Formats: sequence, structure tokens, C-alpha cells
Amino acid sequence: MSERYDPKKIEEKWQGYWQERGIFEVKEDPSIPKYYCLEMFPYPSGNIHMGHVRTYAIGDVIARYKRMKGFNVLHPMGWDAFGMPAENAAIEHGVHPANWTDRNIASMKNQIKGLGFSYDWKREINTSAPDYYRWNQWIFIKMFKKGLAYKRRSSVNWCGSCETVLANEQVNDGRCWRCETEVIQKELEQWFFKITDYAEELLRDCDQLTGWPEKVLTMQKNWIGKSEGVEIDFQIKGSEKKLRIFTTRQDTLYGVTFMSLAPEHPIVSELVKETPCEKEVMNFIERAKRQGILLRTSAEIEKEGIFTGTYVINPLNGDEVPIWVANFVLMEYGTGAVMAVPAHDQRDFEFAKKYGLPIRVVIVQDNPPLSPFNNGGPRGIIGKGGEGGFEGAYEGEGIMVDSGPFTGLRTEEGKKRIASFIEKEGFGEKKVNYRLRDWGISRQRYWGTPIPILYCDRCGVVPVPENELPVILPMDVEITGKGGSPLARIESFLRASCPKCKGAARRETDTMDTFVDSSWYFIAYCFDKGNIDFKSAISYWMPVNQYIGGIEHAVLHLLYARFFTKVMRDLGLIKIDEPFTDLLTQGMVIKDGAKMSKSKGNVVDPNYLVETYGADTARLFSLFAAPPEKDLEWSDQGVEGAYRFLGKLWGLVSKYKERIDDLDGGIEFKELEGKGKSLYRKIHQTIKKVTNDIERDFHFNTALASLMELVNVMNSFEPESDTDLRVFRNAIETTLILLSPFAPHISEELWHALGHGESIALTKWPSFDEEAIKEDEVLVVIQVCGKLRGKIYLPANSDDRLIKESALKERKIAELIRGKEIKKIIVVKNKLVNIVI
RNA sequence: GCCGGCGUGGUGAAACAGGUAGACGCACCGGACUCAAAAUCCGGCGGGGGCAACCCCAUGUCGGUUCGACUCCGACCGCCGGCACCA
Repeated sequence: MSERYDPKKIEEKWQGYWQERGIFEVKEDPSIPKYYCLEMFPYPSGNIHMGHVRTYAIGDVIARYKRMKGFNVLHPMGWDAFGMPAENAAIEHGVHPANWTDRNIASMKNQIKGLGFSYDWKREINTSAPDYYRWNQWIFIKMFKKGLAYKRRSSVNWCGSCETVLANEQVNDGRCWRCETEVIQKELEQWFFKITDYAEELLRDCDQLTGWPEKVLTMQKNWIGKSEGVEIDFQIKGSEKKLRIFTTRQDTLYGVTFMSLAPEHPIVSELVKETPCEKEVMNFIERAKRQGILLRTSAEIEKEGIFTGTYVINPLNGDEVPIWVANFVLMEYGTGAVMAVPAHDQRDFEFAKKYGLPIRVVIVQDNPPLSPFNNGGPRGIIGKGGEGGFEGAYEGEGIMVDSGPFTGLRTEEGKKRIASFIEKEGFGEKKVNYRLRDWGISRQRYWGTPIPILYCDRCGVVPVPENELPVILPMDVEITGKGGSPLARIESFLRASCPKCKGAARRETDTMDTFVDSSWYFIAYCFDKGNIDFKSAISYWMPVNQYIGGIEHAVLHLLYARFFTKVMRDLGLIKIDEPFTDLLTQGMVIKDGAKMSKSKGNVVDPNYLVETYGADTARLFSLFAAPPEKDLEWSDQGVEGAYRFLGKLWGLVSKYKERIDDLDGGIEFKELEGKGKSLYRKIHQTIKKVTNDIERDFHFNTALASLMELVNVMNSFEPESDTDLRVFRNAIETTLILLSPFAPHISEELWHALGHGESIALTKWPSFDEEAIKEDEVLVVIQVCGKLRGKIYLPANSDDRLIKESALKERKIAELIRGKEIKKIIVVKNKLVNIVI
């Protein structure tokens, strides 16, 4: 072997070796325990970035480690290949999205292969391949038949730049998640998946996901946004009609002083029809609609409203209260109508103040601070608007007052009693509402899965028969980025015949949201390629044991994937409830204090790293600089450090190779003494440390630190006997095995250089000998009153009496405590003694 | 505003179960090798004081519990992330 470490000479060689021998290809085998390790698959943008390297390096350590631990490890890779950038490339460079995507996949695959990850490439997936997206269509049809996919006209989020609709999850702060264009509302016919049917289960099963970060679960729970309350009908005065509202604060029903309707509420125009208010109210509504949802849902905007001239009757106390239209009420949530309780809701309070509406206190704090809301404070209707010294609404819990038969109850109890009362009297019913909306999946784009639906003038909406799948995305298309869906302009695609009546039919031209593709790809990996069966393979491999990816998918992808898993379970395709047992959300890669991005010009190109230092160094640095869940601060010098470490290890093997070539590294601890014994001890301490650090939350940084320590120890080790050399060989072999999940190429190379014939990736992970780990002598710290005052070496497991005596005998300690009364001596075995005076 | 996370040397970070604060790496300083430099190797490296043995201070701030607190409790400050007229 050469004296110098030259990664270029070895890395490609071993990548080829692994590939040719199919070392990482797996088959289901019920006699071996399985482990499914998955990293979020990439969008084929053309180049990998450091974020990819980090995620895949983390996943690869886990996969290689579990393999060496004896698991049958599924570790696949694929391409999230549909999506907008391909169309943008088509518009800008005139290249077909398919060609652009395939080219990108080819070059990214090369880059990823150059990093030596242990993927089973036989299972590679490309979501833009008809073989893949036909299953999107197949599942869609199954969902359609169950009523889980449906079409409706509604107000949807529209990104003018992407010229397409977006799901709620894909709008951040009123902007498109991809291009940050401000989203507007548009009325369109759209396909939806009925994720709201699963709202309760998606929420409830969060409790099962004990291997997920709390942060992600909180975000999912917030997004689902469950709230429990009642729907109540209020009789409209002088009309047969009733107005239905939703509230979670039925305990404040006696404090209702007006009603607020969303401007879009259909009843508004009826109420004001042919009344003196009509013109004014309709003008207000027009204005509110023009404000747009973005502005109206931002908390800063002033609350505005208008009186409709009509009244409703409070079913509990018979009060007549005015109906207003208010810009802050949303049609999409609850019933689009709200009962207003200004004393106990800040928004209603502000509204009442502005328009001089009465405020009526019905809850008082039972442990009152200084405020108008104490027991001796104002009661009943206390003035209008700002009168009465109110500074704000009291939204907390307390005791109900002036609430008829419910007066004196605690809010908690009052809520229950009033809810039951309302149901008993037929005024309304208990109701659970969710913030979660159905998932709008129609996209007016080309590069996605065609929605397999036909429109027949006679038969209406007809799904494409399963045996006619896939509906192929036509290749002869002109992509301009203008004028709606490109598919709508392709006559040959549009024209079809109705499977029912054989008459002329028209195809749906929208494609599916690309999040559909990624909602079940982890299941697709379980099939042997081209051999899709929804039975044995899946039940063996699923669920994913360890899923790894960025926090940015905390709601989007991870919620959709959970939803799909449950739908596929209910379709009888799989048997699990949740797709991902453990989830690791790794931190961002940071440079100069900001996330690496092209626009900031602070990207580090992984290609350059691999060229200059090799894949092992790139991997090692990503894993050593920070624990996986934290952000990783980029450091050029840090990379140098990782490279130096590998060089040191290489030099060590090259220096000793001849002397240890024919030796047997197998050693019995009992035969050892002196330096051989202490090196052996260090070996086993390192095995323990590395194993524990991997098992405990994948803290690879500290695992690597201990491997560096071991190498440092070896570096200063001077063997004096054959036994010493045998221990030395053992130390090197162990280091190589422990390092191999992190830096597989150099480990493999040196492993073979030492005469081994089989891949190190297939070696068994070493176990450690507890006996060998124990030190003969331990350092005992001496404290006086908790302050460090000395250190002594004592035989391990010395008894308390010996520790005390030795400590007191120490010259320095004896001086410190001379003439003082010893109150107490605390001994922590093998660690510390604290003398309290 | 609400929820969650995080604050440790010059720096990335360790400290797993309340028991030596700063492992390991980087940077820096000194030395060896060299005509010289790079690479490599050896040594030092939280701050302050002392000739020295040693002493004092130090994990965002202030307080508490404890023989002993980076770790537990309370209040506050700062940074990051999520949610936010959801009735």
C-alpha cells in the first residue's frame, strides 16, 4: 500500500466493488429481523447540495450500522421527479421537462454514488415514470369510488406566477411556498382529497408517534386545530329562518350582545333584501371581499362591520340582539356566523367599542386581581362601547354570573351543562371543528400525474377504468407558462370515449399535486422493482423504522404521508396505521450565519469537496461538526481536520502493516498486562462509547471523538512484544470496523490491506467486554465543602472507609481541615469524596 | 400574543443518571524537522492573581433547593422556529 492517503485512488474502486457484488441489495426474509432506513428523496434539480450530503450521510451510518448489527436493512433511493422547475426549464431553455429531469437524475445519481452510500439501487424510483404514476391514478380512482376524492367549486389559493392552485399547507404568510408570490383567492372547480375525514385519527395517533420530535407533533396538532364546542340556532326575528353559529364558549351565551356574519355568508343578502340597509351593506361586502383573505386574516387590520337592520333571538334568555356583518369573520371556519360576547372575547370587545355596542359581563374571576371583573365589580349590561372602564375582554375561566339557572357555576361545568341543555331543548348540538381543510390536489400544470377522470355529456364524471391505466402524460406538448393547463391544448389528449356509454368524452386536464407522489413512495420501495404487489413485501418491510429529513416538511409531506397510509389501510392495501416509527429532523447547513443558498452566495459544492478531499472526508465532517438535529456550521478548516484524521489512520496502518500482517488480532484480556492491557481496555471502552452514542439519538459527533481518541492512543503506542503487536492489530481492526459506517471507503481499503477477503460492510459489529473496560485504578476527586481541593488515585471499588481515610491523609486536605470540625463526609464510589466542615 | 427549542472558551462542541466544566476538533502560541516554506511531529491553550505551592472568578441574568447545580425549581433577558382575528 502507498504511504500517503489518496482517496481518489480508492473510493471509486470500492463503490464499484459494492455495486458489482450487490452488497446492499436486499430481499425480504422473514427469518431475519428487518430494518427500514429512509431519507427523504430529492427533487432532481440537477446538483446535490451539502444538505443532501448531510441527510444521506446520517442515514447511511444508521443503515450500515444496523446491517452490521445483523438486521436485514432496506435502504433505498429515488427521485421526486415531477414538479414546476422542469416546466420552468422548458420555458426558459426550450428543453422538454422529461429530458431535463432525466438528465438531472443522471448527474445527481452520479454525485450521490460518488459519496458511497449503501443504497439498494435496484429499487430506485422515479415518480415521473408511467410505471410509478399509474399507481397515483389507481389510488385516486379507489379514493374516488369511496368518496375520498371529490370535485367541488370553491374559493382556492391561486399563485399567479406558478399559474396554479395551491393547497392551504402550501401557502406561507399568504405567499406561495415555492416562489413567494402573493397568493390570491379564485373561484374554481377543483379536485380535493377528503383529509378532513381523517382529522380526528391524524390528531389522535400523534400520541403513538413517540419516536417523533415533540416539535413536529406540536406543529401537526396546531395544523389540525381541533376545537370542541356547540352549534346553536338563533331564530331570526320576523322570519321563519334560523341563523346557525359555532362557539366554544357556550358558557358565555348570556353575554351575547350581537351577531357577526362573514361577508360571504349567503344569508346576508336575504336579510337586507329590499330594506333601507341593502345598498350600504352590499357595498360593505364588496369592499371586504376586495380586501382579500391575506389582508383580512392578518391580525393588524382594523375590525370593521355594518348593521344589517335585523335581529336574532337568544334561545336561552329571549334577548333580541342585532345582526352585524364583520370583516374578520371567516366563511370557511365553523358556520361563517359568530355570536359576539364583547366582555369575554377580545375581537368582539374591540368591535363593540368601535360601534358602541353593549358589553355584558357573565364571567368573573374567582380569584380576582384588580380589574373591573371582580366580584364587587360591574355586572349586567354595563354601558356601551368604551364606557365602564374596560381595557379588554376577560377570556379566562371563572364563575358564571347573571346567567339564569347557570349562575354560580364554574365555566368548565357551565360549558357542559349548557351544551347538554341546548341539545335537550333542540336549539343545536355539540360539534367538533377542525382548522384542517380538505387537500386541494388539482394543479393547472403539465409536469405531474394526469388526474384519471373523464367527462361525458351523458354520464357525467366517470373515472378511467383501472385496466386502462396509466393515463399517459403526452410528450408532444408546448410549454409556454401562459394560458392555463398545457394539457388542455392537446386535442389528442382531450378526446376520449366514455367507458360507460362509449360516447364522446373529454379528459380532465389538471394534474395532481406532486405531494401525492411522495405520499406513498416509501411503500413503493418495498416492491421488487416492476413487481408491484400490495401484500407480502409491504407487510414485511413497513413501517419505516427510521425516517430522516428536514423540518420544512413537518406539516406538508409528513401529514400527507400519514393520511395516505391510513387511506391505503382502509382500502385494504396495507395493515399499518402510521408510516414512520422514528423521525429524525436534521438541522440546516449554515455558512457565515445563514442557510446555504444560491441567492446568498454561500454554497459549498459537494463535488468540489469530493474532488479535493474525497467522499469519506465530506461524510466525516458532516457527521462530526454537530449532532444531527442541530444546525451545522460550515468550516473549511473543520474539513481539513477530518481529512487529517483519516490521513493519520492511514499512516498508522501503513507504518505497522508489515509487522502485523501475519498476526492474529484475537486476544484474551486475561493474558494481558502493562501497555497491551491498557490499549485493549481503550479498545473496549471505545466500542462501548461508539455503540452507545449511535444507539442514543445518533450522536455521531461524540462517537467520532472517541474514535479519534483511540487513534491518538495508538499513535503514541510503542509495541515491545508480539503480544503488544497483536493487541495493536486488534486496535486497528476494531477502529476500522467502528469507523466503517462513517467513512466506508478508507475502512474497506485498509481492511483488505490487512488481508481480509470479505467486505467490511458485512462484518459483525463488535461487542465489548465489560470486564476489560473496568479500570484497575480510578481517579477520586476530593472536595472540601463542594470545592475541588485535590485528586488521588485509588484501586477501583475501594470501600468508603479507605476513600475517606486516604482523602483525610492527603497533605493539602489535612492542612485545610486542621482544627475544624468535620460535619459530614459524602463518598461517591470511584468518583468523589466531599468533606463538609 | 400563544406554543416549542436554545443561550457553555477565540471557535464547532462535550459533560449519558445532580458529582473534576470545556472530551474531541478547529484556530492560535511555542518547539522539532527544513537553506526556507508547506506537510508532519511534540508541547501549551477559559479569565484574573501569585516567584511558587496555590488562590479567586467563570456555563445568558437574578434568586432558590442541595454537602455539591451547565444539569432541578422560580423570575427575568436574548436568539431561533412554529401558530395566530379559527369564534
